[in-house]
Amino acid sequence: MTVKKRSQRVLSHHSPIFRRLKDLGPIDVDALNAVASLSGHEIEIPRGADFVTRGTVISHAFAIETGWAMRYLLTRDGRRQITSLVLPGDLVGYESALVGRAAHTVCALTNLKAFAFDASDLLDILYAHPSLMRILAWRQDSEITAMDESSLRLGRFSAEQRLAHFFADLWRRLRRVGHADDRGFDLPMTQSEISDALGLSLVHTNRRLQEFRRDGVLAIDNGRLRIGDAGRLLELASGRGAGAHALGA
Amino acid sequence: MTVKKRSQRVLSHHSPIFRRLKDLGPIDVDALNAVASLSGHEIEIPRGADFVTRGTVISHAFAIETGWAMRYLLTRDGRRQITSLVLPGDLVGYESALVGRAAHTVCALTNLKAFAFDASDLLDILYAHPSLMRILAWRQDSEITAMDESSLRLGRFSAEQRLAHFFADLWRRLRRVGHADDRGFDLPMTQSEISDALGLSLVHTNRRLQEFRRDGVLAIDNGRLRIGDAGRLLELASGRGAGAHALGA
DNA sequence: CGCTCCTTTGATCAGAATCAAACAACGTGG
DNA sequence: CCACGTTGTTTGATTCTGATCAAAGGAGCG
Repeated sequence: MTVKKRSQRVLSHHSPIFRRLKDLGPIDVDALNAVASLSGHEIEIPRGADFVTRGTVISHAFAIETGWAMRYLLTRDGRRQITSLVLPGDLVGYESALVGRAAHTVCALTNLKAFAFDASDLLDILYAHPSLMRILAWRQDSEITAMDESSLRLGRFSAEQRLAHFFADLWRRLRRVGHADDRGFDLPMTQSEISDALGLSLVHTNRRLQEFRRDGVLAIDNGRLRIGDAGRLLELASGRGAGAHALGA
Repeated sequence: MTVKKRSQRVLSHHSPIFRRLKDLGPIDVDALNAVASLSGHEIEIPRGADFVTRGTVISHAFAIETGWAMRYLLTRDGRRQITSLVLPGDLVGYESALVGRAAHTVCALTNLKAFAFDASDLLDILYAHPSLMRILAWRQDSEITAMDESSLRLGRFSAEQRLAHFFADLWRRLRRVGHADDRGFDLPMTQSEISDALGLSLVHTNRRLQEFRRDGVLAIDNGRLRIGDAGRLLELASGRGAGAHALGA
């Protein structure tokens, strides 16, 4: 892995990780200070690098500061499924602190800046501050909830719906952290990557995207997604029902 | 919801939850005792009942003792995606202890016996015993890992592979807890439910299952899945690759 | 006996994959 | 500065997996 290590230091107070922590409700100051005192180093990870690999013993975890990454799996014949996007403020590889090795493979979608810190330090802090452990559990559960949604998308939505749902979801996520406005957001993904997130073929993805463009729903150009018709987009994306009657439905 | 409450008591030492806890590595006796002293009541939940509903405020969580359940979502037009199976030894609704409300909807696939306990008691215990919180986080991460696998299945596997992978995975899970042997296991799911777990239509699922039967791979009769050719099954199921080169693959 | 739930069958249709190739943008080294 | 390789997007033609529609058997049950 080609990473550039930089200054040894502590987590910046401006790191998106703090914004995220505060989003999750009140934390006691002690816990926050403990996180702030985590020592580690800023690293840069080049696009395309697998910086965490499933099954390997890794000694540190990463807090993503800028850039996007993806969790993914490969089929035996080399096709890919992107299972989750990792955005600024997300933690990667922390599970190594719990289990000793990485449970996922994560690859940089863009050049990344991340804060790398010792996984065992993290474990210590989590033990010392149950409220942080609780927040970790909370976030993991959010991830599970998000993956439920993603399963519905993969299992039951048409290509058009999958795309709409995917972009709508990203839009929401990015607005929450100030990386998107009403008109759109920067989307550093190729159509091939989008396909691999949605379980579609590249060609089909391309055609549906062109349709969106023609219909004025949205258009991607130059790494930026522009929302043309938010109403229509959300309409297409909202394939999910309320959730009542289950068996036999 | 039609549930039958029974004796108010503490968690049985024979509950699958303990077996599961011990699987996850050494726990200090204190923590184990704390879990054992959780007070609650045994309940019976009838097949088809949604016993946890997303978004609702619930005061208790459930440890499944016997029977199967499912986490699921519905599309707006009433189709269903089963996102995860809940087996004996699994915890359901614990997230309400972290966040205050249920994050998932869970429905009984069979009649269930479960131990219902106060979510806030659980939270207390988790705070008092960080090692338990760690185990919770560990299990959540396992769930995420399992869902990654499920995304690959939904996004990139053929119907035949999905079925094989699904059954192989279930077989493994059930053997680990002594609910399956070399020849097969009890499968309390209708073909409709299997379809909804795999993102397939009922008709198509039925046809692929018949093919499996004809080819002697496996056969389902009377709620029991019999493995005919384990080698072939695992071969079909093993669509996943090692996981190296990511971008552009 | 008549439901209801589940499985099976047949026929048709369509969404999306696949194959093949051109085109466009970009960075690099000669 | 341009030829060239690489990466990403677009187009066209064709095939096929799996969805949908419709309905008939089976099995269990009150």
